[in-house]
Amino acid sequence: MTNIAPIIHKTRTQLVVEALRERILSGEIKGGEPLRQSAIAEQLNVSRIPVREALVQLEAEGLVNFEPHKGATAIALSVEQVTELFQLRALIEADLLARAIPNLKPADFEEAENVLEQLESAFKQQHSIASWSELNTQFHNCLYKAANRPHTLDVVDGLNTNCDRYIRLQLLLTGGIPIAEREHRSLLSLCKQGNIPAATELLQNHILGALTAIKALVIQQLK
Amino acid sequence: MTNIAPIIHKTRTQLVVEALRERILSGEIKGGEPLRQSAIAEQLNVSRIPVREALVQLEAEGLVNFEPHKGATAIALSVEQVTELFQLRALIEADLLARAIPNLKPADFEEAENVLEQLESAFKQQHSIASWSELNTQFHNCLYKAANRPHTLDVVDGLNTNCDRYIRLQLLLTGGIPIAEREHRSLLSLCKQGNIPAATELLQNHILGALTAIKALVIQQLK
DNA sequence: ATGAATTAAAAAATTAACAATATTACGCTT
DNA sequence: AAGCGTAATATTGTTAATTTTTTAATTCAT
Repeated sequence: MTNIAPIIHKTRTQLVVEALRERILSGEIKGGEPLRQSAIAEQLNVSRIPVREALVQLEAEGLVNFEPHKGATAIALSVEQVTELFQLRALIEADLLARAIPNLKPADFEEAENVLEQLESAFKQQHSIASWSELNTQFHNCLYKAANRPHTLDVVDGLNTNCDRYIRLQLLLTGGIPIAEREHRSLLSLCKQGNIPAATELLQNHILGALTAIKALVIQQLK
Repeated sequence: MTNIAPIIHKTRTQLVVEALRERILSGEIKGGEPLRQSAIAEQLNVSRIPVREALVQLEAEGLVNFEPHKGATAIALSVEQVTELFQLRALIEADLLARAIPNLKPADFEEAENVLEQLESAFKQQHSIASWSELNTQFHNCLYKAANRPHTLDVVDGLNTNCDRYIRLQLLLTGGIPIAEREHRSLLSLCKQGNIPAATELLQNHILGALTAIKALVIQQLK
């Protein structure tokens, strides 16, 4: 079952979306920073229409604020807002996992292991944080997808892109990755055992633990 | 504190969004129906650019599917998908309500009562289903907002617009409104009592009961 | 006939020019 | 000098025309 990579013809809008999203998530564009349509259009060698469409799309993702006639700014998240996002993730993801566990098949475990190995090698090889982050959500989604809840998964993915800036920050500045990897392993083994209460509790601690680390980081930076 | 209505300068894009959203939610545009950019542009007397921007916005709302180079279609929801949406609502809204109840102030109860009265008169005066639906979410949000979870509330609102087509269907074709109103009254009084477990349980039954009614309706229509 | 290749038509994506709106800077009045 | 109004500028919103892509219809070979 070799997945042939489809020839993807990306539209300009999609290219702009990806470029801007990455810049916002990486911190290159800071919260509150205005996003001038013409400047972006010039930088990326496109006209302003695809830029505008990209901006409304990013607004929907919660990464950008787009006010009529005033223009777009990158969204700045307060500690309270980040807290809210993580707690909502904990609620929904625990529910997803509980629904998924009874349906998990050996193939799913294999896939999860596979992603975990990629994650570990990505870390060792000093890969970019961006790809670590992507693999991380891939691991989680791979467990959740057995829940057969496509829309819920979409919501979770949306929350994740919003959290991503802070997750990256934490991974970069603290020793977050080894902890996460240990927890991933335990989570996977609890899933294999079909131990729903233990698995969901670990997952919640996994998510809320990251939140605590991020909070500590932010408070420290403010000093 | 007379709220002066702000002079709103609606952009064409916003007008198109509202027009299309209403047509989809009312059922005038059916699921799966293609949305031709030029046709819409002509009908609404705008150029195609605002139409395109409206379509990407509606895609983000989950009302429209927008495939590159192929165009947009209204989203068709299966029974399974509607079930998922309602169950996710039940999960999140119960959490919101539980967090809100300890913070509810007399002013909130007053506002809620107010909305309830409007709801009842809207029903008696045979107002449009659209306005009933809007007041309905207003009532719920008025209880939830004390939870201080703006982003979560956004997610819930998003889920609600997706459910709206089916809620309207149910209200139109069954005697759903009196039941909903009775449940609203009980819910409000449980909130006043500060009885969190009873309130959240009632809320979940309120939401999942509507789901059951809708399912019955859909199955009946298929016969 | 069946199926691949080519062409014609339709629709979407993009651009560049134009109109409307908001922000800023400046001068005026008090 | 502070506050208000007006003009200049920058930025956004919109349109109409152009380019690109997809879909279908047609042709040609097997």
